[in-house]
Amino acid sequence: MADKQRRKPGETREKLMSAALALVGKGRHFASLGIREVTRQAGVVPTSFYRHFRSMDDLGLQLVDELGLVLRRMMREARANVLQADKLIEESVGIFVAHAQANRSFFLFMAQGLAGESRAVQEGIRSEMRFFASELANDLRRLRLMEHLSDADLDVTCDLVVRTVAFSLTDLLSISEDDDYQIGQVRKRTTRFLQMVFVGAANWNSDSA
Amino acid sequence: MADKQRRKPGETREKLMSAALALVGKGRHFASLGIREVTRQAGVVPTSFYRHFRSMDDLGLQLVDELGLVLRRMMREARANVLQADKLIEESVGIFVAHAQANRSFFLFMAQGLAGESRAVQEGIRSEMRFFASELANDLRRLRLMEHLSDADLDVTCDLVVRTVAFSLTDLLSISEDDDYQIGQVRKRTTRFLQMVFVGAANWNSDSA
DNA sequence: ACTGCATGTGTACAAGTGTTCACTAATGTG
DNA sequence: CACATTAGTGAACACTTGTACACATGCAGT
Repeated sequence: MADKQRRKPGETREKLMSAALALVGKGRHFASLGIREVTRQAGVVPTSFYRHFRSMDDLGLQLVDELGLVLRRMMREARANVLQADKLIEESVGIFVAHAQANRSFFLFMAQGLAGESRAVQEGIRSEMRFFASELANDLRRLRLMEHLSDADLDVTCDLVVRTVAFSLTDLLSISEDDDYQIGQVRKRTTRFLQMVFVGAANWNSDSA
Repeated sequence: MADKQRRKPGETREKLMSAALALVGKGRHFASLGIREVTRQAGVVPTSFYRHFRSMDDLGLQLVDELGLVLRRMMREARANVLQADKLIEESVGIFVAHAQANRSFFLFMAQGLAGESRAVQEGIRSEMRFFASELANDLRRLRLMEHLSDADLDVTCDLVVRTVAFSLTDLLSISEDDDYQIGQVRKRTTRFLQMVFVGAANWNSDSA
């Protein structure tokens, strides 16, 4: 034989995950993907699937883990580039939009998974969002922002921010990848949402709750 | 034969739509449903499907229309019961939660459709949400609330409110139908989200935008 | 009363599905 | 080097799937 099976271990595994993502990127819903379909897209024989995943749900779970990495990269970049609190919101939204465009399929998968059919995937994505929110809370504390808020209220605020951004994700993903005008609109609107939330947080009275 | 085909016209159609909803309610994702599966659940022969729908996407679209009716009912009830602006948010959230519980499958379908694979269904749901937001804006104007906001800013506010509520929907649907404690938690948290948004709107300066 | 038309049924078929099994090449550890 | 393990292959299975066709029935309008 030529060179079909001279591959590093784990390569097929990645090919399968990428294949699933690619199909999602092409507009398919993850829940409707089949094992054969994914292996076909990956250029691999159906049986190979079972060497790496127990089922489609299993593959989904492992995708969630990788999604976590993507999110962490995004956070790191945001922390590095947003130095002064001045244009904090605008810049963060910009970074978010850029990452969403660069990893379209990943975020598509995330948006689908939130209401998907695997409870485990759902919970995984939710958990990533919680982590994201708690990191955001840390950052705000570190930047000495919103110091008048109780921990609980800061938590609510960050949760609301993350949800708002996540929802904007679905806006972003439902428009064409290179419709710059519409992308700009989403960015602008999301920024306004967040500004309004932060005005709310700034004028919030944690004591009188 | 006995009485199998002595049905009023359109009855099978409804049976098929209910069947699809029922499957969604059982945890399945709409995108993964097949024609045969739905007809089986409806107790109808597969070929009957084509008498009423061209495809699954078509059925989805018609479900979106019905979803619109459900939302309108909910709005009507909210308008009837929320008389004074005092407990406005709390009561509205309560009504929303009650409706979401009463029409679980419908709202499940809505949550799924937002990131679903049919572009048409997606757009339909989005359009329902826009309508809902614009009605909310009307109501706020009528109640002489948020009068300092420009039309554009009021629009942003209402959009944000609707998104927040819609996201809470996914929280609500991911917990058990009769876990009253958790349902209460979601209700409380959603109320806080909305309060924070409204504090933001109240302190928003439309001129300095 | 006759005739279309909408609605429903049963059969049929080719294609696609998940999964099992037995087999082979490559890899890393003693 | 020998050998167990891992990652890959292809053929086969029992089903399920979407869709087409021909046929039966009830109802509406003439």
